[in-house]
Amino acid sequence: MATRLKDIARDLGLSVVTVSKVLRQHPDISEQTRKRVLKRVAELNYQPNYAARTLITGRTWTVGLVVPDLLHPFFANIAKAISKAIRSQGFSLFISSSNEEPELERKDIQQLLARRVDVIIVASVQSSVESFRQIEEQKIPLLLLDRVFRDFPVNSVAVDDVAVGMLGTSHLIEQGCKRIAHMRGPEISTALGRMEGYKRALAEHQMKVRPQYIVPIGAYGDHRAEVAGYEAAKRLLACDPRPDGLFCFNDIVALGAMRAILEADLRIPEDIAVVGSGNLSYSDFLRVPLSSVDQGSSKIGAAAAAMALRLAHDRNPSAPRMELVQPHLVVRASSLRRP
Amino acid sequence: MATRLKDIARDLGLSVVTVSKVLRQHPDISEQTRKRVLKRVAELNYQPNYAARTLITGRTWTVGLVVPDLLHPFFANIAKAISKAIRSQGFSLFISSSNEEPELERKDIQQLLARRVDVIIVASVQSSVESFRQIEEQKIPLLLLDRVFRDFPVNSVAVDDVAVGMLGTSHLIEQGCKRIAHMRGPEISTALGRMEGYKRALAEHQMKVRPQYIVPIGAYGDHRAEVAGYEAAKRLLACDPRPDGLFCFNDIVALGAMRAILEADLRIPEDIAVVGSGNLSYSDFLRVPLSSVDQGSSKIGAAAAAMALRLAHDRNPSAPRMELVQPHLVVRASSLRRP
DNA sequence: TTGAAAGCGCTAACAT
DNA sequence: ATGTTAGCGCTTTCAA
Repeated sequence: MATRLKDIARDLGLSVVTVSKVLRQHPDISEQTRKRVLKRVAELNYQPNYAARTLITGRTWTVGLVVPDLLHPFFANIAKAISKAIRSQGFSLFISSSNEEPELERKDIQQLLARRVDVIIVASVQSSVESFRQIEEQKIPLLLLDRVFRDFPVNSVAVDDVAVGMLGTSHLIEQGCKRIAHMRGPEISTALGRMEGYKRALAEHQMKVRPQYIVPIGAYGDHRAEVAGYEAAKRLLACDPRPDGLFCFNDIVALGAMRAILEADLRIPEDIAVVGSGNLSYSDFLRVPLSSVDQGSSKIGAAAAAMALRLAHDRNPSAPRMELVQPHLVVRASSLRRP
Repeated sequence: MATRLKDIARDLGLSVVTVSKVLRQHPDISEQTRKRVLKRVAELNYQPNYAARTLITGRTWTVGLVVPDLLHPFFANIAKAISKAIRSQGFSLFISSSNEEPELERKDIQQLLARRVDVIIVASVQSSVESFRQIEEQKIPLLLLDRVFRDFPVNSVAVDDVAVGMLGTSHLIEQGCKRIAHMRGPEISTALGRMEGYKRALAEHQMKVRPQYIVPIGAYGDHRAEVAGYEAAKRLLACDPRPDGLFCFNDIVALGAMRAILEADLRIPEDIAVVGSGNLSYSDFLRVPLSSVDQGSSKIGAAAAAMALRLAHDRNPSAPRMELVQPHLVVRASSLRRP
């Protein structure tokens, strides 16, 4: 059996309470006993029993994180950053990967609620807000990643997706592109924001938004997304006049588009400059390294962790707060026309 | 405050014990009370308090996982697979990313010990065995990933690295390569095993191992590894006779090697066929898609989870067990000479 | 088939 | 500065 407070107290002829106080830095302890206790604690490598502590304090010193796919660098990075940030505060992190399944996500959240984690962080694939209401009922603070709901104010940390779109598009404009196309994503806030940014950047430079230059891509897994990008690009190349710049709502789609462009014997970036979003780790290793708007996933993780720790400490909830993380552009060969 | 057993008991005019028994499927309960209790439990959405339960039973229904880098697809995949496998058994997963730092890893393990997780799974970057002895002292079952120590028998799940080397090399031989080079990694069991497999495959086909065809690569991060592969390949290309096949101990190094080969105006796979190890997710999207030996990380995760659950249930420890997962080859254009 | 009593290891409130 | 008492929510043991 592991060492208990009682053992240390007995060894030193003290009461359990005194030992407990030392460990919680209670001031009313003589320097001498403090030292004796700490010495014995070290000798026995005593570790307080969290379960017992939790039973009284109601706090578990744990954070729960649910992501759609731990394999995706965006979420892996967030998880990594959160892990790093909360460790030093004595918190541990429950992580589960819901595999993009709303039902699994709800079960995972249930599980975390049952474990009475101090905060729940979710990058949700839920379409409804129902399961979040449940969390609120349990009075466990909730923090949403990269997702905002209308009429449901909630703590959140997200990328500024409009800025993503503006950054990528403005860069293409600065590189001298005159006819910039956009591969847009499905009808979710992220993709819509990026398209909005694309349009805004064009407007700011007095450029017209041409509907035929905006091609929609569905919500696919990696491989099908690449193919979708490939096919969409073919359609774009058939336009007259042909676009000379392309901003894609994600990198996989951009990969497919580049394949189509190169196959058509066009040059990147001379004939068509390409910018993606997400800045996946392999962008450097491609035939033509892909410029990409980095969503700052570690920054999101760090911001989420900071907010989570705040929520964990505040016993009485304050008004929900939404934080936007600013993306940044990583320029590589696919868009660099003017060195 | 959350619902407690006491509340349900009061509502139904029963004792706490009876309700508790219902929830733990205790047989000595009349069908009628069982139904009444379950009904009320559902109505109130009662969740048992794990902390209280743990305090008595000593079991937390949690698994702890420490990996060097959650961002690396190999570990992300393992984490994802474990998350999936243990969820259905009611277990939750603590994950932490030690950022390749032995000191952090030890702290993470300490933290998990303090939390009394039922099993600890570690993909260790530790050079010594010391911190593992500590775990054994606490009687918490330990499971090592992808790592084995001499003279320290311990439960483990790992890739069969010799098979990795044999698989990659044999494939090159089958594709008609006569002079196969190898980029080997640093002095750790993984890299050594792959080199061993390389040598064994050559021997099996009566081919000589030529020392000048084996070039060492240090332990670098992604970007420097690519450069190291690039430079090593340049040296190999200067050999006389020039190699016509190359097996690399990881994919990043292979990427750099391919860059050097293409820059030298040689063709892949016609002049030099290339095979990597790791099967990173972007292998498909390269200029020449890279053949690679897949380490079967999801299989490792699944195997680790199964073993972990076994360890969690067995209260008295059995003899340590080592499991080897078989890798498989994914053939792509970089090595496909005969269609 | 049900329940009363005891206690897991710790902390909070209140003595001394 | 230290200790006593009570109790967190649950399970275990044993009695009814």
